[in-house]
Parts: sequence; C-alpha cells; structure tokens
Amino acid sequence: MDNFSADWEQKSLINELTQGMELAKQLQIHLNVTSSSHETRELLVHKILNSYDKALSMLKFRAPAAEPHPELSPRSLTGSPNSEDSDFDFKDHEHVNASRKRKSVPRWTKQVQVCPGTGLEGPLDDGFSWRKYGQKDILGAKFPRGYYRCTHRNVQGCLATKQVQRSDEDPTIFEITYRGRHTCTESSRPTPSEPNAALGNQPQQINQHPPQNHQNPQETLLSFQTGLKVLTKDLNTENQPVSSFYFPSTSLFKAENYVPSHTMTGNNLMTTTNFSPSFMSPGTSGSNYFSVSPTNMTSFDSNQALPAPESELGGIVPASAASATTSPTLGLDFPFGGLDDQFEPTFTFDNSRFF
DNA sequence: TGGATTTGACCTGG
DNA sequence: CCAGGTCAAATCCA
Repeated sequence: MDNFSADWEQKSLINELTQGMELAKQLQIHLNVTSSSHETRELLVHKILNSYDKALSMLKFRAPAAEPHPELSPRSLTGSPNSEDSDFDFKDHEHVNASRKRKSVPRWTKQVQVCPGTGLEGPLDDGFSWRKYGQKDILGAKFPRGYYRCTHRNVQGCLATKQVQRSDEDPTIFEITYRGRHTCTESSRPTPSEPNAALGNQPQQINQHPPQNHQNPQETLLSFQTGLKVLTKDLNTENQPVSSFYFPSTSLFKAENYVPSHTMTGNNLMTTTNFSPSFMSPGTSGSNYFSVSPTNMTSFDSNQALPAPESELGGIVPASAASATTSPTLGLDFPFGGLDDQFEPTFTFDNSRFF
C-alpha cells in the first residue's frame, strides 16, 4: 500500500499542479477575450486555487504513512467520548506524528457563511442527521460553540460529531468542524423522500469530506443553489481508521474517483447548476474533494463517502432533519438570533488551521 | 409520548 | 488550574 499510495500521491500532486498551470493558462486566455464572462474567469480562478490547495494539502499530509490505526474501539457509547474525540488535531502538524498513538479521528473544518435573504434558516444541511448534545462558551469567542453528534450514534454506533462555531468577526459565518466519519448507513443520508433532504429551504450543507466523491453533486448543488456558498479552504482529514470494514479495494477505486471527482464536480456545478462563481470558490468543487492524501481518501471513501451523501463531511447537518422539526437541527442553531433566516452559507474548509 | 434541545455539572488534556 | 468537550436530567415540541 505504501508504495502504491506514495506513487499515486505523487502522481496526483503532479496532476494537480499541472492542472493548475493549465487552468492558469486558460485564465490568461480568457482575460484577453472580451467575450469571456466574468463567471468563467472566476470559475477558472477557483479551479486554480483549488488545484493548488489540493497540491498543498497533499504535501502537508504526506505523512508518515498513514495508517489508520484502526482502533475501532467501539467506544463505549456511553463511555467517555473524549477518548475518541480527543483524538487528534490536525491543527498541529507535529502532532500528527505524535498523535499516531491516538487514533485520530478525521477532522476537518468548514466555514459556512449564511447570507441574509436566502431564506435559509439553518445554515446548512449536510444531509446527516445531527443531534445537539452540548453548547459551550469558548474563551475569546463571542458566540458559543455548539456540539453535535450523529443521531444514529446509539443505533448504529456512528461516531461522527461536529462543532459549530459562529465567527466573531462575521456573525454570518459559521465554522463547522467535523470529526469522525459517519459509519451509519443511509440513515443519515438524506433521501429525497426524507423531509430533511427535501427541504428546499434548508441550507444545505455542503459537506465536504475530503474523501468523498460520492455524493451527488447535484443534490449538493441544489442545495447550494438555495443559497449557500461554500468556500472550502481546506480540509483536513485524517483518515479514519476505523474503517476496518471498508472495502479494501478502495484505494484503486478511490484513486480513480478522486481525480474525476473534481472534475465532475466542477462540471456539474457549473453546468448543472448555476452557481455563482463565488460559490465555486476554490473550495467548492475542488474542495469537496479536496485533497486528501490518497491514504486518507481511501478510508474516507468507504465510510463517508458512501453513506454520506450527506455531506460529505459528514458533517453537517442533521439539521435537515431538524429543520423539519426545529431549526437547530442543522447545527447551526444558535440562540442568537436570527441570522439564520437570512444568510447564505458559505463553507470554507480550513486546512490551514490545522497545519 | 417520543425524540430533540437546553444547560449545568462533570471529565479530561494541556 | 483552565478551557474544551461530553454527559445527562430537565424541558420543549410536534
């Protein structure tokens, strides 16, 4: 695996950089062509940024072979969660190595901006069902942080959790940190039939899990259209270890998917939906699939990807469900008033912070 | 009535 | 010791 991964990763890296260069060339051409629309240019810019972002992520994550230590400890459902969660932070790179011990749970952050006027209440619906289990005031933060876990935790043992923190500087921005992958099956994924998913209003989430390719771009897109903007800055992911059960073959599979996925995504977004360029921000299409090291990807796929159409991230939102019932579901429910109604969610992944 | 949210207390890591 | 994260009882809502 190592060899394969390393090799694949290197190729992917080269591929991303090459792609970025090609896109830059295209952009240059478009800049000289009056007929080219602003959107087109912006789109190219986003793609370029995305490519570089991926490339950087690959370099950053090139970690020691990632290996998922799968510790599947089924953490006792009741047990102190900390163990798992505490996992590790990608925040510090260094920790990564050190963290080897801990099983880390994949973790990635997105920033979602909710724009007023969109009518979205919850900022995001990532397609998963989340249940809020806590809220805490964070030092230095104006707004409290909300803690959510997968609704199916008890039933299916899905350990995915997410934290939603509203930005101090811009209340319309929510930083969502996802941890762990969804191991639950469809339950979470929003089925068309499900109210959650269906809710058009909901902001959809945009989850992006790194690894994923899975999701229906279209669904996502639709959601997006609703009003979300997703900016994915970075993603971090770790791989998840847990997946012992995931299919072995993944790597290949992923690899294949991986590449294409971007493309697809990008295309879909653009063609299928009319996203505003902004939407496509670097993060967006690309970001969704951001770069995750192959290794990681592997893991992800299996887990999240599939199930998760939800969000790729796994994260976000139960809201959907919630939305149906209560706004909070999304996970963005903060007591503070109402932003919700009117924001356009933008997701941003920050890998940076993890590095 | 069941499921979800709220919220203060408790636990854990740095 | 402190801050972050989770638990769990109380409460709310459909």
